[in-house]
Amino acid sequence: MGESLDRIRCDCNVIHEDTVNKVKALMPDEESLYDLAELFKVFGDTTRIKILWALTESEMCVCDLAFLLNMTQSAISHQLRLLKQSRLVKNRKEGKVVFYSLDDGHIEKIFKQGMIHVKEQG
Amino acid sequence: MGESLDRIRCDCNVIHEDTVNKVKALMPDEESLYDLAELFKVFGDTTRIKILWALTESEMCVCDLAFLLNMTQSAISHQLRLLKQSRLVKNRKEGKVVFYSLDDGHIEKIFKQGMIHVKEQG
DNA sequence: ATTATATATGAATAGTTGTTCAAGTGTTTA
DNA sequence: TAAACACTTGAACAACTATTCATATATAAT
Repeated sequence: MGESLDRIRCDCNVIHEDTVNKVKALMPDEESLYDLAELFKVFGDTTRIKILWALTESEMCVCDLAFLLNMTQSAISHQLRLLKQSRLVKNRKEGKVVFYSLDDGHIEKIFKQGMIHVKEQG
Repeated sequence: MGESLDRIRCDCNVIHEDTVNKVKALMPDEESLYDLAELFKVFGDTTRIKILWALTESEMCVCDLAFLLNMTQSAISHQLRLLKQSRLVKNRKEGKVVFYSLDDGHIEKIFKQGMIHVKEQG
């Protein structure tokens, strides 16, 4: 009694010791897995995925993206800042208009691969 | 004055009409993009990505995963439920032990592709 | 210079989410 | 039958996040 915390260790840990050790050895390092989760977190939002998908076709300015997604410029701009911080998009200025484009060739591949999964779910 | 809401339409929409229309035509449908974002949202958490990565190597029971990730069984169990709802993992029962394994062959491909991006960021 | 346009940004708010805690189910062992 | 074990689950709480609103900046047009 008094043990409110769920236990972490159990008999299985001993029984399956070899498996657990093998898996542990094959796991990428903590930092890589953290970074990978961060990358997918960026993709895990409808607005951002629409922006990124649009940019796979053509560079676009903020207000065109806003019009395309039917959202305010402010909302789009906030998300573009996040995407730029994640180094997924870059921008160039032309007068008062700012054009955004993809900053990474892998994005499209990751999306296509993910879409295969989505489509198979029926 | 009185217009507090950010405008959505602007001159660019007309100037870049062809581009916007082209991009709109090439975008996947709303539902697919939503599902894709949902998929990436599941990947966008360190705990879940560790679980999934571990399961790419071997099926494992709940307490072994808890031990491997140094987390409570409860926390792992909650996440496994979510992963099962997303049809990313399946399970089989052997006595009182429940073994989880991957339910999708694409997961590994998506992870590897994502990892390429992560590693390139330096 | 003044006004309009395109974009950026800080603060606030509402909604979402991951973990913990406590209590539950079902199976096995003593 | 009782206790131990592996796991599940609901509620609560804290942390995070996406959008909105208001305002600011920079460039262009008048």
